[in-house]
Amino acid sequence: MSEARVTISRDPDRDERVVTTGTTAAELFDGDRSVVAARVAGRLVDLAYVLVDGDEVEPVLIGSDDGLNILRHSAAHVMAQAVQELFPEAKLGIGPPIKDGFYYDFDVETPFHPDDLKRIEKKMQEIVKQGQRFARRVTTDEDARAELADEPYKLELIGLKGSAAEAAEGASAEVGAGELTIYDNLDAKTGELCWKDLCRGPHLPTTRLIPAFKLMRSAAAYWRGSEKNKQLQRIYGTAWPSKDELKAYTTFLEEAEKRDHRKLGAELDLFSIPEEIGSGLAVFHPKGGIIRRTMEDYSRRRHEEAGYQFVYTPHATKGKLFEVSGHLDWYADGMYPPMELDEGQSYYLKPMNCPMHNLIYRARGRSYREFPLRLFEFGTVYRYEKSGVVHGLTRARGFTQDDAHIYCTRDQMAGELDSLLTFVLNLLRDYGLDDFYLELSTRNPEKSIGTEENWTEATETLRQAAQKQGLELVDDPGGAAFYGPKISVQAKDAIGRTWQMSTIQVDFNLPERFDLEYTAADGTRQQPVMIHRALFGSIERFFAVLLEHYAGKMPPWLAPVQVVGIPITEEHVPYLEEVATKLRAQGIRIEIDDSADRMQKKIRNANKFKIPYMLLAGDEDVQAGAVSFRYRNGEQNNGVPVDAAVAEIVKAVQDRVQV
RNA sequence: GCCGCCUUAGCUCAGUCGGCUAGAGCGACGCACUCGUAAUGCGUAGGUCAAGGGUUCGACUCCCUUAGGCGGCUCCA
Repeated sequence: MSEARVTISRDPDRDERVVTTGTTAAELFDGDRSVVAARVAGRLVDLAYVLVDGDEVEPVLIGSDDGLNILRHSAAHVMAQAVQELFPEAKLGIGPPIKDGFYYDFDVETPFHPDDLKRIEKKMQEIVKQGQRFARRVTTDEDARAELADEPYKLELIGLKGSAAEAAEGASAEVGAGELTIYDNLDAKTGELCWKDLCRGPHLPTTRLIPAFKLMRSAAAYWRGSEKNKQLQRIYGTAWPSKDELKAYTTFLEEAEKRDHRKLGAELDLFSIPEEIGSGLAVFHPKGGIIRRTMEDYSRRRHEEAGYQFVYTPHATKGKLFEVSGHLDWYADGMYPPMELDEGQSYYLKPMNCPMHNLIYRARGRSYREFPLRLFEFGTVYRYEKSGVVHGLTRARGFTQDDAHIYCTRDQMAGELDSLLTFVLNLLRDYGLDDFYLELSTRNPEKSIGTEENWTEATETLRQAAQKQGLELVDDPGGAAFYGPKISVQAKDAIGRTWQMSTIQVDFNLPERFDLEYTAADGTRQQPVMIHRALFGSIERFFAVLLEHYAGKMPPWLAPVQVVGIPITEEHVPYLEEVATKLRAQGIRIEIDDSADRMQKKIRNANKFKIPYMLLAGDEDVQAGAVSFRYRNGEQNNGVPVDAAVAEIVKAVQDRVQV
C-alpha cells in the first residue's frame, strides 16, 4: 500500500505525518469534534478531502472565522432544503454566510409569513437531527445545466462563474472561480439523495454539526443586488457553535434594542419626530435640547481654540450654485424638488454647505498668509431620503452638520491633515468614544470628476496622514464622493457596534469649479486645496450614537438633569433648596423632587430618567450639614458634607467623566 | 422607491369565530398617608379602535385605498 507524507500545521506547530493513500482530512483530525474543515495549501476543503503527498493541512476550528462561515453556510443549505420541502415551487437564489449568520434568497409566489419561519425552523431541526451528509461532487457546466434545469437563478450563476464576486455579493459562495461543484445531502443511513445545491463549499461533514441556529426574519431583496431585477424573498438566520453562544447573541440583540435611540428618545423625553412635520424631521424637547446644546457648545469652544472661524449660511439657494458644484448632476434624486420662484428661478433646500463656504471664500481676494483658512458652521441641510431608508435620527431628511472647510496650499495639505485627524480623534475621545479604526475611500471611476494625478496625490496624502495615527486602516475601494477621496473614522460603541463618525475629504475639484484663487508669496495666482470635514457628521446622528453608546446614561456633563434632590419628607425640601442653590451657582443642573410620591418612588423615577446623582436629605443629614448620595448603579454614600458633595459633582462635570 | 409585517387611551399591551355600554397596567388629575435608599392606598378623567371607502342585519375584527411606523433590499454628497 502506498503512502503519502503530509504536514499538519497548527500555528506555530508543524507536525509531519505519513499516512496511507486515501486517508481523508477527517481521519487526520479524527476525534477532534471542533474541526469542521481543513485548509490545504491556503484553500478551504471539506473534511472528506483525500490527502495527497506533500499536502500541508491546517485544521479549521468551528469557532474560527472560517469555521463560523462554514457552519453558517451549511445552515443556509439546511434552510433552503427545508424551504423546498415545504414550498416545492420555491426557486433558489443565493445563500451565503454573513456576519453572525446567513441568509438564503428564494423566488416564491407568496412572500413568507412570520408563521412560515416557525414551520421552516422546525423542518430544519428535523434535517439537523437526521445527520445528513454533505457530499461534494465535481460537475461540468453542461451537466450542471441539465441537473439544475428547474433552477433558473442557479443557471444564471453558472454562466457567471469566475466573475461571481462581481455578479452579486455572496454569489461567490455558490460558484467559485475554479471547478463547478454540487453538494448532495445524503441520508445518514441509506445514502439516499435528500437534496442538492450548486455550491462551492466547503461544508460541515453532516447537518448534525449545526448545534444552534434560529431564523430571524424574512424580507425582500433584489436578485443580484440590483433594483432593476426582481425581488426575491430572503430569510435571515443566525447559527452558532453552541446554544450558549446563540443565547449570548440573542441577549446582545435585546441589549441593542434597549439602547435604541428612538426608544430612549421617547422614554427620556429628548426628541420626537412628529408625523405632522414629516418623516425624518425631528424636534428636540427641552431635555434633548440641553444635551445637544452642551455637545455643540463644547465643540464650538474646541474649534475656536483650534483656529476655526464661524460662519453662517442660508438654508435655500438658487439651483445654479449646485450646478456649479456638480451636486445637481450627481445627487438631484437626493435633493428636495425645487421651488419655482421669481419667474422661473429654481430654488433648492441646500443638501450641502460647501458651495456656500466657497462663496464666502470668494467674497474677496485671498492671500496665502490667511492659510490654512478654516471655516466652520453648524449647517443644517435637507436631503430627500427615500421613504424606506429614514431611520430615527441616524438617517434623517433634515440634519445639522458640524461642517468645516479648510483652504490651504498643496504644501500645507499633509501637515493640516495630520493635525486635523489628531484633533478629530481627540475630540471624539472627549465625548467618550475611544475605540477607532480608519477607512480610506478611494475613487470610483464611474462616479467622479477630475484628473487621475490629482486623485492619486489626494489619496496618498490622506493615506499617509491616516497611517501616522497608528490605527487600523481599512480600504474602501470606490467608496469616495465624486469630488475627492475620504478618510472616515469608524468608532466602536460600548457593545461593539461600529458607527461611521467623522469624515475628512481632500478636494482639488470644487476649488476649480468655483474658480477659487489666492495670491502666493511670489505674487502669482494659485488655486487652493480644499479639505472637507465633519466631526459628528450630523449632530442628530452623533446624538443618537452617544445615546446608544451610553444606553441613555449620559455622563454628568451631558446629562439633561445632573442631580435630583430627594427629600425624605416634605419638611426637608427647603434644606435641599439651599443645597441646590449652591450647585446651581456652579452651573449644575439640579431639580428637587417635591412631588407627593414616597421617597422610594422618587428614587425609582430618578433611576428611570437615568439621572447621574441623587442627593437625599433627611433629619440626620440636616443635622450634620450633609447630604446622602445615591448613584445610578445603586451604590450610596451617606452623610457627605454639602461642600464636599458639591465639589464631587462639579469635578465630575468639569472632567467630563462617566460615573 | 420596492417587498413584507404592524397601527386599540399620553405610554406598554389584552380583546375568542364578525354580535350588547372596548379592557388592564403605567402615566395624568384628586383625596388620604409624611415615610431613610427601585412602585403607599383609594378614587376620577381619558378611545370616531390610524384615516377614508366597501362587504354585511351588524365591522376593532373581513376586503380595498391612503397615511404613518417597523424590518430588509436599493441608495447614502
